[in-house]
Amino acid sequence: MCPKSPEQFEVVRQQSRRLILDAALRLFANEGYHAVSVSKIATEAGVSKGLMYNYFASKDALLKGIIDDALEQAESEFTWPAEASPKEQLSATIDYVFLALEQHKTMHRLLMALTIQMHEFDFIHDIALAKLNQYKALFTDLFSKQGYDDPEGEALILSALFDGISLQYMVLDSDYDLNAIKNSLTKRYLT
Amino acid sequence: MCPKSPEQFEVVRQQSRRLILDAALRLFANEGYHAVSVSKIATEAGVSKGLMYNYFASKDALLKGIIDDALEQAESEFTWPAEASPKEQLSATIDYVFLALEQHKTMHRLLMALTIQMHEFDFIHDIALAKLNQYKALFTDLFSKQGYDDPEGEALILSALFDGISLQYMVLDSDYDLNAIKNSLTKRYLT
Amino acid sequence: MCPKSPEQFEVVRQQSRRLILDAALRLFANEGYHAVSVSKIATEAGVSKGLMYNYFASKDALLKGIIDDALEQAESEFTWPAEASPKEQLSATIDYVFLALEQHKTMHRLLMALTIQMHEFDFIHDIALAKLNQYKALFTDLFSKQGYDDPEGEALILSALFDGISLQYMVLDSDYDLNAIKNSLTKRYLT
Amino acid sequence: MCPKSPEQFEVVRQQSRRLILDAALRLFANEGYHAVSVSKIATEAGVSKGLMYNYFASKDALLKGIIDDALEQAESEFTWPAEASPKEQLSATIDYVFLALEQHKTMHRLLMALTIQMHEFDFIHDIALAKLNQYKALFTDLFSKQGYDDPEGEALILSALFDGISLQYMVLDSDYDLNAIKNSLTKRYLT
DNA sequence: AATGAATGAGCTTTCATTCAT
DNA sequence: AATGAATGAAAGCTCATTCAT
Repeated sequence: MCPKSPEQFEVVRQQSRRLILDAALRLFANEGYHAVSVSKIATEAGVSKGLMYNYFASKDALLKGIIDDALEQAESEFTWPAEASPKEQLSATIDYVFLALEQHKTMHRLLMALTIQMHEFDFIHDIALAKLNQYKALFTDLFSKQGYDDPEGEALILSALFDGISLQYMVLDSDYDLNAIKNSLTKRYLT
Repeated sequence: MCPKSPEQFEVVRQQSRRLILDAALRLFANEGYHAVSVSKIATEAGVSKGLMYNYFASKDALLKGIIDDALEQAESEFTWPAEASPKEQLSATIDYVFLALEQHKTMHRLLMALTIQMHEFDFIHDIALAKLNQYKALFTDLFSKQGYDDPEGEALILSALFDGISLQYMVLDSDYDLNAIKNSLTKRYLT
Repeated sequence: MCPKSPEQFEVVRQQSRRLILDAALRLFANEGYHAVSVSKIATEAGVSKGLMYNYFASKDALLKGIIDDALEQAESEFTWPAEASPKEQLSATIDYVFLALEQHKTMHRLLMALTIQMHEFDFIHDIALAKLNQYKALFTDLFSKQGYDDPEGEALILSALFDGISLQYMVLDSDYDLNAIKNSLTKRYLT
Repeated sequence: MCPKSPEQFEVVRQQSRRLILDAALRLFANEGYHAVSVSKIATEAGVSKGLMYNYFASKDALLKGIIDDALEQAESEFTWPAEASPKEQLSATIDYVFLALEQHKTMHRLLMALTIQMHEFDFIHDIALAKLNQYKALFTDLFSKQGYDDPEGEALILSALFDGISLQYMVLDSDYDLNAIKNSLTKRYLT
């Protein structure tokens, strides 16, 4: 029935893992972690419930797997324009934030939801805090180099702004005009 | 020996209702709707499980009860300075937003969490959308009167900013310096 | 508030008892014992739940109260034509059975339902058995006096027939033609 | 080590389904639908509570499953003597009714109880009505062929008689002499 | 690697009954 | 006599997890 070579096994394993991760991300993001049962994920992924526990120790671990997977992907995606001017770097950052918002909409939706349900998923708090501090440091540096009066304050504001835009985009979805606010942002920070 | 008067009953009813509403708000906000069982709410409120169903038809109805109650209170709280100048009005609005954030922290936490779980609580979507549009219209008007170039864009930004600040305050809690960002905001918009 | 003379008390007591008994009979018969809550009975009767427990020790006791009340009424209703011929007595019995079926439809409905749920209401079994034996003895006597070949067998048949008619009338209600079968019965037994 | 084949799973499923159906029929018939909890059925069937919901969507669906199962069995059981004379057909019918009453006593008990609780189980009403009309048509035909004066009336009577016998047998159980009344019936209709 | 039948703890909800007034 | 707020046991049901194959 099932005899395969070790290499084939590994390929099959990775495929199944992928199927499960993708199905789970989609469902968690669109219906909410609690509203989605393990059975539903298995069905959506086209595998058995039992198999899921072969790859992930629990429903919680599956969630963590999704996040880890996404962070890995994200890390390999953004290339920082180290040689550019501060203004160009800020511009690139804004571009990237809006691009990521659109391209990884589902993932953003999930992360945002989890961030707010931190009480239940404590590993999220660290991720959120790290991201915030990273952005704050980056923006402070960029605003500082551009000679802003209150670079720290401006960094706080821009960081909150990005989170607010994410939140509103997530809630209003297609009713939210990302381009309009991006234009306003560009006008304010890049001219 | 004669039965309690209707007024006496009403007093008792309102007291019990309050106990349940308060306990539920606290728990829902801090632990999440799904993570809190009706039993837990009853225990926290110091009443029996069954009594909850005397006042609310279901766990969902209890949630709706909390929201309705909060909206009622909020309405009676904020008095709009109709006679003031646009700049003073903006100042008052900022003050109110930050004040409300601190004073009704628990309620804000709950509303934010629910907003993101819209799939499950559709009545929330309407509330969120209404609030957003209300703020957008207000800010556009205020910026317009002050002669801003792009009042609509500025309104979008300020609205997103408030949501971002709420979100970050909710996540970081005591680690978040509300005063710092309020000062930066004041500097930017009121000087 | 409530001071009354002892006689007035008794009148009020009987009125309240009646209200409760009537409401309970109606509801039990039409919706089933289990489907009707004590609250619903109280509401339907226009009294408080607590008052019900003033007159009946439990929901079961209330049911028993209904039955006792009905048996009392039934007893005082039928006057046996002791002087008539056997055939006339049989005729009178048939008339009475069909009349009672129509006039005490609700009560019959309840009794039939309870009879079949005996396991839960054991006091019913005795009532059913007593009624059966009473009819069997009566019919055997009447058929015997009319010179039937197998008076006992005929009595068994007629007794089963009455129960079958009751059952079908109860189930089919207005779709069941009581007159048609009464005519057939008359033709068979009285000509 | 490979997964069970679909056929093996199907066998296991059918076995468990049977266990649950049998236990539920027994309990529902003897104690009444409302008096039996899902937990009790599971215990009696020797399975877990949760498993029941793997096979039946609800307690109600389980009841419907029992009925469907019984109707299926019943259909395959009775072979109509199409070639025989009307009198022999009537005889066969009487035999079958009494045989079924004894052999499927539990099922009859349940059906009768449900018939009377129609308010709650509307699918029962259709079954009861269909059975009644079927018998009435059959008997009318048989009596007509035998030259009875009032074949329709006789059919009504016989149909009621069968229901009455069922009812009395159900209530009195071992105290009821099925043979005695069967003999009387035979004497009346077959000689 | 893969299956899905089976489990059982825990959930929301109902309702007969009690009791202070 | 009368009220209805309050109780808590028990119900139906869900679902993450285990396990034999």
